Amino acid sequence: MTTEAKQSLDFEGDLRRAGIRITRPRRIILGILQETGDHPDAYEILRRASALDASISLSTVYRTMKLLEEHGAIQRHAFAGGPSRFEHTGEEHHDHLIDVETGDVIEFRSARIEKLQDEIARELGYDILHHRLELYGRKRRKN
Amino acid sequence: MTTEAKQSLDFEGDLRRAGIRITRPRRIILGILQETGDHPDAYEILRRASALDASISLSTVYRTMKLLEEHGAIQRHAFAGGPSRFEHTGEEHHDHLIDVETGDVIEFRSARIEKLQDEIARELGYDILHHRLELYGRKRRKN
DNA sequence: ATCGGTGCAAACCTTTTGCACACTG
DNA sequence: CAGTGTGCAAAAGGTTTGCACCGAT
Repeated sequence: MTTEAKQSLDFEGDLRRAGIRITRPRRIILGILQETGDHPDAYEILRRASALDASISLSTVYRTMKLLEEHGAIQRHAFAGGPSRFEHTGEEHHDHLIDVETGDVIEFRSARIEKLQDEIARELGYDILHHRLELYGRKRRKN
Repeated sequence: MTTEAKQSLDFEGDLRRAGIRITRPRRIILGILQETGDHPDAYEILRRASALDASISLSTVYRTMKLLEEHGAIQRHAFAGGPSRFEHTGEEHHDHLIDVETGDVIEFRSARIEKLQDEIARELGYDILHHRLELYGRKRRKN
């Protein structure tokens, strides 16, 4: 635990330092990703961005997603079936539990699972670059 | 544990019992899935099926995949990026480690991870229907 | 003979790309 | 001002579907 709270809010500065131009669309899209607590897909991001600047296009959303992904500012998820959904990279790594009835996404983390994954990969002779753990479940009704 | 070894080889019978007609394309596709050890995508399945019956179409492959998936005979994987890849449901559940450099898929299983997943879901108030665990890694070079 | 299954082509959905213009640094 | 970024429209995957014919039961 004890991961010190990263002041991860300065993506703009990070990008600028990397030689990336901060344009109006990028600022808007980045702002949306940073503020939201959910996992919107490209169309949803476009919808929200359009409210702030009607001229933003879907291509720009996708291009910005790719850019931000490459710079580690966001992560791309491909939950079963649908389109990619994006999430801004926060302080701490987590995995997802998807409610198959509502589509809700619940975040959780387990240091023990992470550790087990590392052990397994090591036994197989690999170094893990990243992983994906998704639980698909249904809300338990108390009985 | 002690799941008794299912003689899971009689998918045809299972399907027939479920009122599904066993046609030539279905038998061929099912055969391919049962024999292969890898995780082919729809085009690859079509390619192999075509060798046995040149008239089989991609639509039939997809339709059969959906059918088999619904009957639990196969699983559909959506590894990062590419198209869906299919795998015939074998005796024992397993997860995947994807070699990011070669695309190779290595299967592994860990009862401890499965157990942890159940615990986590229970704590969150959910019952797990299924899950997806993929490790993306690079072969470790001895140094 | 019936009704489900198939091939074909067209449609769909998500994502990428070519091009000419616009804007950031 | 140079060169990157953008919008638009078209293209590129991957997957699904409407339709008329075909074949399993």
